[in-house]
Amino acid sequence: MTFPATQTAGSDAHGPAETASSQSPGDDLIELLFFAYRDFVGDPDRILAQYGFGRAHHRVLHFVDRYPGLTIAELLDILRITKQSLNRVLKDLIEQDYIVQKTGTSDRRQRLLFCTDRGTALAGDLIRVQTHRVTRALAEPAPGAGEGGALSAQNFLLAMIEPEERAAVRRLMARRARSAA
Amino acid sequence: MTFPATQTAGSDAHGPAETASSQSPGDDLIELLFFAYRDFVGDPDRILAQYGFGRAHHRVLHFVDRYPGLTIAELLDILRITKQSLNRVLKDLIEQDYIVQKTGTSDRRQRLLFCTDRGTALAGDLIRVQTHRVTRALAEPAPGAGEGGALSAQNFLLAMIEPEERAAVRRLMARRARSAA
DNA sequence: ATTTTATGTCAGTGTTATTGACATATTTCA
DNA sequence: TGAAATATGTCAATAACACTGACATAAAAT
Repeated sequence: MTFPATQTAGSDAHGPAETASSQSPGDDLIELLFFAYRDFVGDPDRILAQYGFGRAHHRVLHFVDRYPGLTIAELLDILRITKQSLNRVLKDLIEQDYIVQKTGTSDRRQRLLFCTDRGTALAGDLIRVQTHRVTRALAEPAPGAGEGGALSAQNFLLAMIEPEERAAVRRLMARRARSAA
Repeated sequence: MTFPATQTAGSDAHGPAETASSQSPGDDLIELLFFAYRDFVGDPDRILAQYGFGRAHHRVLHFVDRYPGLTIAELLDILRITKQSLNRVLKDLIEQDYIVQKTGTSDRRQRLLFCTDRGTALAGDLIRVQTHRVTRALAEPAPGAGEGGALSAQNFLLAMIEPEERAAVRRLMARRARSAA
């Protein structure tokens, strides 16, 4: 301990306050999530840069590709951004023929979003590099964990999501399961 | 699972495949990682907003808190941002007395970074809400996975990191293990 | 003594996000 | 039918966070 022993002395009033924050089993996972996400978005970033797109474009393209017929409102709820932020990137993608809008049939106020062939191709390129990383991660020998690595990682990540939101996420992802059938 | 099990193990390059991207077992994890990270950063964001800080400030504060004596160069390598980007947020944190710089003893060119009590307290508040979410996630009943959930999630996330980078990440995190002893 | 390293700083720019206000078309409801 | 709610589009202004390239200083290494 070559460091000045700075007492926590924060708003918490628990006993043995340690130096650099309090130790908890989840602390390592927090950092790993940072590192994992950092590299996870790095792969597609390199591809997107060649098209003059950014992460925002990627997110829109990804969800429209995987959930064809998504409405603007649904997309806003997924991405948790404002209409204006979405509109900017969506306009780019539409103008450059990666996504098309179609007026809803039952509700003609809605704009249903679909990928063009061009859009599907780019989305495919992007998901490929990410799938590659995830697949590799799942295939890694987990020293200590048995074979349920994939499932427990999936469960872990799902459990990371706001409990009130999980049903919505499950519902969304169930749409794919149905449309793939 | 209702997904077509296209076990794409390895770096195979299939044809551009189906309409809405190609189905792969990792695809769900990709989306879950997006949702998980979205909510994961949402917690601290709310606290930071009260201080007029953003995510960039959080990242700096977090790593300085957990690895006291970090140099600028080390921090730049961790965060993968430019000197200028770091300097802006670091200046804020120093001016407002959350972080202090000390000239290195062995190498007086270096500026070793430390949290003040104020900084440690805020870092503690921030890590608390994230630890809470992670701890809760680890405690969730994993339907299908046994007890090795925590370990396999940790392994999964570590495996998500660039292989060439993993040693550096492990080395970094080992610093904590040592200083906590 | 020269070079390299660690850091700081300037000027300019770009992406992604925000808020608030307002407009239009369509659906729903009283 | 008329009023209200909904889905979307758009304007203007702003902020957070990142980038590049250039240049400066101090200290260490050769």
